[in-house]
Amino acid sequence: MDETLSPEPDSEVPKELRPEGQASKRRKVVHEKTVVTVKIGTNVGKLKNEGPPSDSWSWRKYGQKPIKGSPYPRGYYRCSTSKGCSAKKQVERSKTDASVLIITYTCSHNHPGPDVSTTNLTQLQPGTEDHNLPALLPKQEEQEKEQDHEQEQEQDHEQEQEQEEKQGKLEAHPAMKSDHEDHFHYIQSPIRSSQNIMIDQEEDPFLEKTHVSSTLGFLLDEEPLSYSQLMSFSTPKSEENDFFDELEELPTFSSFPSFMRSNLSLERIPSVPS
DNA sequence: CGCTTTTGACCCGCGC
DNA sequence: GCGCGGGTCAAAAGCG
Repeated sequence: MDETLSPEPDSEVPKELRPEGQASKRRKVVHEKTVVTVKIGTNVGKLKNEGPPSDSWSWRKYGQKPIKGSPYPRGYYRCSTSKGCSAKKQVERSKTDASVLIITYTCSHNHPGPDVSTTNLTQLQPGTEDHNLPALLPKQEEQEKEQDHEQEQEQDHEQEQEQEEKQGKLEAHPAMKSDHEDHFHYIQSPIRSSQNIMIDQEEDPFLEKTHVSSTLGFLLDEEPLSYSQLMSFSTPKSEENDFFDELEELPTFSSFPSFMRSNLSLERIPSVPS
């Protein structure tokens, strides 16, 4: 990061010189958060512990921490495409489903994307919901593959399957499994529609789970709700391009053009602190 | 050689 | 007031 563009006074200030601590600000000022849940093939998980779902941006990992209640660590990434970019993202696996990747985006990119455009994506209306990639194409092949992976994973993470049934008909558990996994307030969309993608909502006092239905709505190509205001940054182009970068490793996927991967992009649901 | 990743330590907010 | 958990920094190592 660079203080030149980023209003982060504490960026490179030694801790000793940060009496207030950077955390205080960052914790308080919760920028817009976009939580994305990605359903991935378990193979990926096997190949790479939790492969950083790289989009078109360059992300630099700056930390990793084990999360309580989750067997998987959470990775902290920062946008390295531009030094002044304060965009960050956290990548973690769902404790209940190793094949589900939970990506939390914090802050938006304050610079144009790398390329992305090379394919389509350009039809996105700038200024509106550039975050929402209507890239919903019936990629049955991938579904099949993923499902296939799921099969494998179930054998590896069998115990989690108890609630994995939601895969087929899922439904948001009102109180989840209780216990201690309260960390994950996200809701899983009851449909797998085009892709095995699940949209999650950050815990929001106003957005009840019922909201999910709407989520599903734009998942199906409907107009987003009203997040535009939330994302005042309105990045120039779609950010999610190839979450499944890792999938490239798969022989089958490797043959897919880049835009194919973009189709796997997910919806991002920014949620702002009230 | 430069950039990214890894890993431990530090700091802060929150709950008890 | 203390402890826990989460988030970030920074130094070192690894890789292209």
